[in-house]
Amino acid sequence: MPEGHTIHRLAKDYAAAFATGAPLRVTSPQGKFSDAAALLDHTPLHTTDAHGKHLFLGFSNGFRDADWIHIHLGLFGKVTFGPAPAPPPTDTVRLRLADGTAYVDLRGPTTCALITDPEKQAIHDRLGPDPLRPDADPAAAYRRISRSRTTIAALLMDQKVIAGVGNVYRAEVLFRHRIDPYRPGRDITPAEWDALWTDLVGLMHEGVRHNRIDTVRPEHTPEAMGRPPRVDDHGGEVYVYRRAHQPCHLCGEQIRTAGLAARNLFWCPSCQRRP
DNA sequence: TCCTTATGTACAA
DNA sequence: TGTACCTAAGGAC
Repeated sequence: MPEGHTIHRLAKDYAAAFATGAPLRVTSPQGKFSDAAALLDHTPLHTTDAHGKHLFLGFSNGFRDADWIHIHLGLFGKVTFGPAPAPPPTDTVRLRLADGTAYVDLRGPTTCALITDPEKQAIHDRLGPDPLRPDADPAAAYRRISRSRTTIAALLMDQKVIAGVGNVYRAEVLFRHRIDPYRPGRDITPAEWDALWTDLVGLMHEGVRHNRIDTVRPEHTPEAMGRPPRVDDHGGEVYVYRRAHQPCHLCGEQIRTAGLAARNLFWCPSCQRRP
């Protein structure tokens, strides 16, 4: 379930799980991270950080060069938390952190690597502003968007432009603002971008809080509209994501889907028209 | 048991 | 644009 809200939630949860500062057992039962795990074994987790879909676990070993575990979940990565004692790990656990009270397992990440502070900085430098970071500058994203002939749907998924938005937030935020996903970035007005950004900040903070993506406004919930309750496949309540060929909740038109940059795009052709 | 799919990205051509 | 990579769940048989 990895969009930016998941990663920021994990940063908080990793920190909370190991807040005592006790030395951790760091292991890689699957084997691909064994050498780095051995270097960090018996050191405490010092801090955590998140930027877009990138997670950083900081270890207090200042005398060594490599201080951060850089994690990217990709499409399949998952993290599970549990109380001590940790059960025997399955052979897909890339990274296990454990102390006397808790354990955390990481499976299937695209990236799990030991990196230095300058290497971490280089990752921040190539990412766009993250709606979940207080230092984010939405104007930097708009400078790229307003100069681009690329569709707004593709730009929202480009982590160099804006960090943390994935396929669900992209589809949903464009629906909420009635923006045709195929509009070129340069046709997005400053007012539209301001509204999109502000909405993403709110939606994604809610996502961190509830650990799922909900985008349906209170006045459009099934209860408010006098319809039977529904559950969307991915756990949250949404307007268009993965609702291809079903009726739009607002106008009844069939939700459409199409491939765009190797991902599935979803939108309502009636609610989201070009101006 | 096999096949498809998934909230992602990097790299080759 | 296509392909490779990593895992697990759900549905078709």
